Amino acid sequence: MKITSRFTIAVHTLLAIYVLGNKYKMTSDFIASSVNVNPVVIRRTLSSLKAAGIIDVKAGSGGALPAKDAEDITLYDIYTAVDCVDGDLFNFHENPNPECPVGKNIHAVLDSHLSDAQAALENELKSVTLADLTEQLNI
Amino acid sequence: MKITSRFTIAVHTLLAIYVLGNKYKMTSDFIASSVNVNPVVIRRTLSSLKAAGIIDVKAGSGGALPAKDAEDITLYDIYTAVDCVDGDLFNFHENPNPECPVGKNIHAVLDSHLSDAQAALENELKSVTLADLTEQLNI
DNA sequence: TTTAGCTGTAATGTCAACGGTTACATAAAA
DNA sequence: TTTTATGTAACCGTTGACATTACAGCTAAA
Repeated sequence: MKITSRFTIAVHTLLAIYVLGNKYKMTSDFIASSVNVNPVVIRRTLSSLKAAGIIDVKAGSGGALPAKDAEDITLYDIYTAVDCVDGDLFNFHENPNPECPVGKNIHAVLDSHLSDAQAALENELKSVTLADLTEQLNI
Repeated sequence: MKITSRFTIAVHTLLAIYVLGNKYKMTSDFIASSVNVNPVVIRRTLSSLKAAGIIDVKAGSGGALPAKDAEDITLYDIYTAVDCVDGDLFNFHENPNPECPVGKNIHAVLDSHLSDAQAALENELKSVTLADLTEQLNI
């Protein structure tokens, strides 16, 4: 069970746009050749990032452009933009038996801890910005 | 993308064994009726927990018994016992283009942050023991 | 205003994992 | 030896991921 590669593809895509966008026209074909996936996969990624207000995409003429400062984009923003996780990260078995003292209380006992764990993950993602990554790239 | 319900099923199973085990014989059928899943699902869970040294299971005569103190079992132990995540939590697109400055460095730039996020999640799970949960149950 | 180039998206296919279930061999205790 | 349970293999249906083809629609430039 892994978090979809849409996430790392989206990060890669944004890095390309923010770092190479002044030199090249960032078309889905161009980005696809860097990420090494089908251009349609990149178009879907661009579509999600655009919907999240992170980039602008020019239909027709082509090319993706930054819509926000790299300092203002966290990994968490990207993670939510591409829908890595739908709500709760942990799947819970449905309909535990309410006649059983354990089944009746399992949610009360466990939910908060699962939320805490998920929050810890997401907070870590919130602590890293795209600008942090572009700096490390040194291009 | 969610983490398999095997995890919450395993937690539920252990709570039942540790809290009700002195009153009832904890067979897969009994536990299955509390969790509300097929008994075979519970037997698979018991098998994983047994392999992890968390419980003992009596073949033939039947019934599962604690093999460790509840204080010494963390949610992380359970999480690893049932193989929620195989190695890395984040899936990474394969073969980014080494000819591209972004593709060449994407792993160097991103890997540590993804590891940090995963570690944050897992550390949170390590901070909760089964004993914490049984206390909250108040049975 | 036509056309070349690109985006947007629907449709289809493959594959793996999950979860459910049946079936049955095996083990242990009465 | 009969009863009761575990241990597993086998199979199925569903879901989501990812890849790919196809094509409609848009836009800028010729």
